[in-house]
Formats: sequence, structure tokens, C-alpha cells
Amino acid sequence: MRLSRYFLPVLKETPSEAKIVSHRYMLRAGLIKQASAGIYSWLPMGFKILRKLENIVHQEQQRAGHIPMLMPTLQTADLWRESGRYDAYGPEMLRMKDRHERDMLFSPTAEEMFTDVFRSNVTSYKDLPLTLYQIQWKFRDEIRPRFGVMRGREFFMKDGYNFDLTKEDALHAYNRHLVSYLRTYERMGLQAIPMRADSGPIGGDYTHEFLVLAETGESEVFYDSQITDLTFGDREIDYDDVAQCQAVLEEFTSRYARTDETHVEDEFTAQVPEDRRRVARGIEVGQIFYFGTQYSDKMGAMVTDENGVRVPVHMGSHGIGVSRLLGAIIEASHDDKGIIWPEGVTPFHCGIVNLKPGVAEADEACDALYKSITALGLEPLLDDRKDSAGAKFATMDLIGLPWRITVGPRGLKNGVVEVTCRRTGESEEMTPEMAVGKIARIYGPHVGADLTQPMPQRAFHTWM
RNA sequence: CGAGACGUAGCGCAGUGGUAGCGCGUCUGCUUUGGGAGCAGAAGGUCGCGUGUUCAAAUCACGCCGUCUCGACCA
Repeated sequence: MRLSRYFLPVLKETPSEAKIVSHRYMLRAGLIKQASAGIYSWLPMGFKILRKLENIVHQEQQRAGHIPMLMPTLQTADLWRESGRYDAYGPEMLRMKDRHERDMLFSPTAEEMFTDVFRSNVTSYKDLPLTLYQIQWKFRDEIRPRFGVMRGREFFMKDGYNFDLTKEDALHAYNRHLVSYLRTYERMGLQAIPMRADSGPIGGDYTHEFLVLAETGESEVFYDSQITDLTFGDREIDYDDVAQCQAVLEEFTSRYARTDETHVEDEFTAQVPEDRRRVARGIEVGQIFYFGTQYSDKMGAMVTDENGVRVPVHMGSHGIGVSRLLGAIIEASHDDKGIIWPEGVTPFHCGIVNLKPGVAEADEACDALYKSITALGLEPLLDDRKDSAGAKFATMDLIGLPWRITVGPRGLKNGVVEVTCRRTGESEEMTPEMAVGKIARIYGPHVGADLTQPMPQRAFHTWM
């Protein structure tokens, strides 16, 4: 993309309503514009990042064998009356009437919808296990939205629902989600720690929240410092291997890690040596639940087991706050000049700054770099505007592309361009060909090779 | 929802009863160009909305709406 043809309304000054760094930088970098309290328009570059995050979530969910679909945002009250949540939910649920005076709502979550789809189509244990999910806009009418997209009213969220014959099977689904979530966050350049969480009104003993450590986090967290040494890396995972998924869960959840909701100081001090005890703040970016037959009982989601007995299915639900992740990533990765995007989610893979647009050799060198990088399957952002060097660098630093190639007559005279790492600020001069090679090597692990396959041994009879 | 603050140009702000301002940004032209350049010119405002007080309201009073902060609540 050429900046002269893009739409990137950056701000030099910070709008006064933005209090935390991610909100300030999202506004200044031209990612979002507030439409009303807790509701945002996604400007082109913000939308691009949102789509990147969405794609990563899709890929990792499908790799785990989970099946994507899409539910309506506007739903009638009927199903919600069936589960009892229409009355239980309170004013957080945005309610409205259609022209026929029917009670409608903007979905804040979708247990009822998914359970209804399941019960209408699945009747035998042979069709299990099954995990359906969506990535869709949700609405919760928060009393006081704040912190930009970190706590909006409208938010983009992945929500998935597993349907299993037994509790053991459902717990495997729980583990599978934990593993896939660890992979997902790590691809986004985040370390998200699974912490024992409060199940809240949804009930059930099995629930973990995933928290990204950040000073501005909404939750206080207590953990064993050994946890932050754990990484998922590129280990091979067979999502159908029950023991393997269980082992990962144990590896990542055996040490003390809790939010303030479940923290018990005595257990903390008993289990963790003093030099490894950490108290910090965290941003919640996901949560997994096993809740048993709560919804299947109420809504009649039953299957016939191998003895011919109709039994309610065991369920769980699992969420990732996709729009919130933009804020979380920025909170975890920025400096005083702006955002620093991890390579896995950056809106453009590298910036090319033409210091002298209009000068033939600079224009030609930039065009050649642009074409070579595009040919690698990568997207460069070329700043070809006639503006001062300082202004261009400031914009590039603000929007946070992890790599920048600076092209000017001074360097070209010696046959070199400058490659700068946004994170470290280190620059290196090299030929344009070497610069392209460097960018190619950096992004090698992040492009291509994203194979996704559903679980091989399951055949669902209405799945076409 | 309780308490508090604030709504004036795209953004940041000044203007406390007498013709609507400043900085940044934007646009035009020229000169510039290795870390948010210079000169000249220009565009851009129902002063959140309504009612009232007054000869006169951005300014005072009342009501409403919106936004933000702290708390409670939440992904």
C-alpha cells in the first residue's frame, strides 16, 4: 500500500477522553474513531489488524477441529426465556422490540442459539464430539464503558461451544481449548497466562481465564514466576490425543496463578517460595468453561447413548475477546513513540520510507523494494508523501510497523538502504537486495504453512 | 446507577454579559527535506440542545442530551 493512496488519519495530539496508552495510540494511529460511549468505528488500519487477529483465531480453532459458523446478532427473546436468562440477565442486555412488538435483544453471548442448533440436528452419540464456534459482534450495555476497545459495549468475540457425551469427553474439549488458546496468543506475540478463575453466575468448577500481564490490567493477579518461563513454541500437538492435551493443561496450570477473585493468600505463600511470588495486573483476553448439563437439561439437548438411553450432553463454552486483544497487545507492546506490533499481527509487514519522493533514484529504489517484498507474499507500506523526514519517521513509529526500510539519495549513492527494527531502534545499512532477504527471513515463520484440518475420525452426517 | 467534572473549528485549548479566538492539523503556492521544517495565503463554527433572564447570552438560571473521572458492575 502506498500511504499517498491509503486512508490513515493520524493525530499529533491525543484526544482528551483517552486515558490509557492503548486507547490513546489507537486513536492517534488512526485505528478507531469513537462513535459513542463504548462503540467504535474501525478505520482501515484498525480493521486490518482486527481481521488479522480474527484469522489467527480461526486458523487455530480449525486446527483444533472446531467448526466455524455464524449466529445472528439480533435474537428473539424466546430461547432466552427457555434458558431462564432473559429475566436473569439484567440491564446489561440490550433489549428492543420489532414492529410486531416482539421482544428482541442484541446477543451478549450465544449459549442458547448454539444449543438450539445442536438439539435440532443432533440425536445420537455417534455425532459427538462436536465443537461449534463463531467470531461475531456482541453487545453488553456496560454501565460505564472505558479504556477504548478494552471495555467497549460493542465487542468482537470468538465464542465456542463443545457438545460431548460424557464429562470426561467434555473435559478433553476443555483441555483442547486451553491448548489452542495458548497457541493463539503466542502467535499474536502475547504471553497469556491461564489462571484459575471465578465461574460467576454460569457455575461449574472448571474455568480458567487467560491474562496478559500489563500495568493497566483490570485484575490484580498472583502467580509463581516460573509460569512466565513457559512457552508453547512450535511443539507438535495431536488435538485428539487426550493424554497429550491433559499434559499441556497440567504443565501450564499446576503452578499457582490466580486473579484476585480466587486468590487465597495462605495457599499462595504455602505453595510458592517467596522469591518466586509475583503480584501484578492483568488484562483478561479469554476464558474457558466446563459447565456440564446446565443448558442441555433446560433446553433438552439430548443424544441417545450406545445403550439406547437419551442423555443430556455435557457442554462448555470458550471465549476470546478479539477486539479487546488489540488493546491488550498495545498495552503489552509499546514505547513513548507509539505502538510496536508483533510480527504476527502487524497491519503491514514493513514500512518503506522514501525520503525524497520525486527524485528518480529514490522513487525507483522504493518501487523495486515494494515489488520485491510484495512478491514474497508480504505487504509493505510505502510512505511516498512529500513531507519532512521527521514527520515520516514519527508516523512510522506511531503506527508501529516492526520493520522499516529507509531510502534516501545519501544512502543510495553508496548503494545502501537502512533497515531499522522498531522494537530495539537499531539500524543497519545494507543493499536493497539484502534488505529484502532480511525481511523474508523475519517473516518466514509467519506466512504460509497454515494447514487446518478437522478432527479426522469424526464424520458428522449432516455436515456437507 | 451514586458522586464529581466537562461540552467553543478535525485535535488540544482560551474566551465570565457587548461583532468568535489561539496553537496544531487541513488546503494552495513557493522554498525546503536523514527525527513531527520556513514563508505567504486560504478554508473550516447552529459556541451540545431547549426554555428563560436581559437592550444584549459562548458567558447568567432551569431542564434535557452527550462525554469523561471515581465507585459499584463486567470479557
